[in-house]
Amino acid sequence: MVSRYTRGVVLNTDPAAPGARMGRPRSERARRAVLHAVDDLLVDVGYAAMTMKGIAERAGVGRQTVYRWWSTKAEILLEACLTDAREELVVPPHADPAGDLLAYLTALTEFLTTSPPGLAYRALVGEAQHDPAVRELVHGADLLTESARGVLDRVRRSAPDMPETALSAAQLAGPVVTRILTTPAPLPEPLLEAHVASLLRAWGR
Amino acid sequence: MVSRYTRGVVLNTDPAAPGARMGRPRSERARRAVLHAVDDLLVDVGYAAMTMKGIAERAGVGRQTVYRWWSTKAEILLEACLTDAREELVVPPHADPAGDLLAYLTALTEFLTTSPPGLAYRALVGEAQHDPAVRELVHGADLLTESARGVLDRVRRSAPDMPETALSAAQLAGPVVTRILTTPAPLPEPLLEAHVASLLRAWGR
DNA sequence: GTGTAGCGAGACACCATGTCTCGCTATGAT
DNA sequence: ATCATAGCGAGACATGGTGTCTCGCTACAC
Repeated sequence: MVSRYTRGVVLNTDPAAPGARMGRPRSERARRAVLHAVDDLLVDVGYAAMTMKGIAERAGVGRQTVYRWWSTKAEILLEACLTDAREELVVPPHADPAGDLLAYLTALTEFLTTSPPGLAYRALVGEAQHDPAVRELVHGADLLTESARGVLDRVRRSAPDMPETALSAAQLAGPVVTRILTTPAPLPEPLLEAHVASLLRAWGR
Repeated sequence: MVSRYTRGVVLNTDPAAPGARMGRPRSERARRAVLHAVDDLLVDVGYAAMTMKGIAERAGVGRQTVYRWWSTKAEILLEACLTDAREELVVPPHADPAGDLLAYLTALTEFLTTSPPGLAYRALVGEAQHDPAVRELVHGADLLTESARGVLDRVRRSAPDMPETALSAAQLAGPVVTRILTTPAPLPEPLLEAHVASLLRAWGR
């Protein structure tokens, strides 16, 4: 797939001004309008009812302009939400490892069940299961592992047997995520606490 | 939503012959044809390219006939795959708990990455994230917890601190599932073994 | 035998997609 | 200051899927 931001300037044959994507200064207004419209629509009508046509109209922008910079609803959504999503999953350090882990799991649950960027991420993960293009986008972000890494790096000091991050991040977040994706209710707080206790025991106190 | 198999017989006012869904003996041929067509299409073209129109044509059936018995692509797919899916996730008892758990996780990985019913289940879980009707179907099946329960009940005997099934099933399968849904590669066998070791340690040997 | 209900076929209106063609306008080069 | 250019808003267009509908047809129930 052609990378976003490069599609409208394919005809640029001028090798001068290296790195300065020429031909785009005027697009900035439209770009922001589109991203803002997606943010709004996500809250107003949800991902399912969000439409390329609807985005263009809400942004007061031509449909072609949308397609010029993004190929897919998913692509716009990811760009509109990823930064917010990452921020919501940063938890301040706690004194004890248990508190640290629990805070992360609570934030993760909140994120995936109520926050607009979190619901958007769920929708993207969903689409990724049957759309290869979206799958690449979602895999590229790897939101879960990256967000867990911060907490895990702190906890690792007091958990000598913690496995490599690839596994420990999955062990930490996987149960919570899977429950939210496949069952009616997320793991309730008491079970989150029990899960944290399990992990710390498995990881050597 | 109206339950499947009841839509065409709403006008049946005859209270006799209790439990004998009258008006449906002739549908059996069409029903089987549709389910078989979905099985085929799932392998041939995949879930994304599967279409109500295509299903009807492949089954040699009128489109109205499909809509009479199912409301949704997801509904047909679930009916066509759920039995097979459940069977694929049954693992024969092993001598040691570690072997039991590892066999389940291996079967689960295989199921979700290569088996047609497994890929169908992933697609359904995906749709469930932005379609409430599909969500209800997927939640109703609760394939993961149910399939894990069998193994967990065996392992529980030698794992005194194992939490209730709601949590332990999530702890067992969650990391594997989440990795498959959100990253390019599933957890490789060595990490599955490490995960099993973690679980047994957390659950009290 | 006669009525009825599911059946295959396909017409239909609706809607989203992605491409295209219009003028318009702001920009950067001259 | 002028002019070519390229992104722009608007919307027409073909395509394809959806879900409803209307046809006769056929097999079963009474």
